[in-house]
Amino acid sequence: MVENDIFRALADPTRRLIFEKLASGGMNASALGEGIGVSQPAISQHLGVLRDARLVREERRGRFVHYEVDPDGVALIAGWLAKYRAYWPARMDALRGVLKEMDP
Amino acid sequence: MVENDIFRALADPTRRLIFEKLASGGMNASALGEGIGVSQPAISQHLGVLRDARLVREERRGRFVHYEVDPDGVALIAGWLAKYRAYWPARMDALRGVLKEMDP
DNA sequence: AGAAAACATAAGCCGATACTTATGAGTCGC
DNA sequence: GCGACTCATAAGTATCGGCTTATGTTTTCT
Repeated sequence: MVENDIFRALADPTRRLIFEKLASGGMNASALGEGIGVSQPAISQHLGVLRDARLVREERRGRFVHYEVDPDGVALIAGWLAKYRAYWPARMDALRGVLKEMDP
Repeated sequence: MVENDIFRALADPTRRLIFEKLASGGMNASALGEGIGVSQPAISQHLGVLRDARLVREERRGRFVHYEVDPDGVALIAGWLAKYRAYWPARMDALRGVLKEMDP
């Protein structure tokens, strides 16, 4: 299931760290691994999980592989969350402000 | 960490099933267990995880315990997701429509 | 061609975790 | 008080998941 892959992918703190680092700009796998205290294969495996969850997409660039956030995965979370909009408390109108600021 | 508890709680499909069932209306633990194919202790343990993640809150009612969705947890997810609003694709303006419809 | 670099895959280990059965702790009705 | 009921906790087990080291694959550079 799609939602299952997404939430399982985000359940791991190392994977969230990778994702959040990637959200600040696309980069290749080795650059992603810097600062995170795990081996290169671990990074590769994490990226595989994030890719299967559609949170990340890759593009070969010579011998590098460029990774970037996949908007599809983010949209899937937003879609899931929208089902529970009835429970968003009033103070979350900060989020509404954010969305308004996105308007053209 | 708070986010960690939330995403770990949602990573399990049985727990998401419980949460989604609860989102359609509060109920007690035994009613929650019906239909889900696991034992009563398993339901109780899942509810404990969801409660620790602030996705669910409980209230004693005699010998029953009434459970309901905790808006705080939902808000925490929304807050996390808001950090990646730059990646919400255009078609997610459906969500913006939803939020406008929440306006007074 | 050959070495080096970037990344992926394989295999194995170990701790986390979701489940079970058994039992405990409160609460209600007779 | 006592049995029935609701729910939580304890303890044990088996699978899952993230990590490691070792190795394979592809590309680049000389």
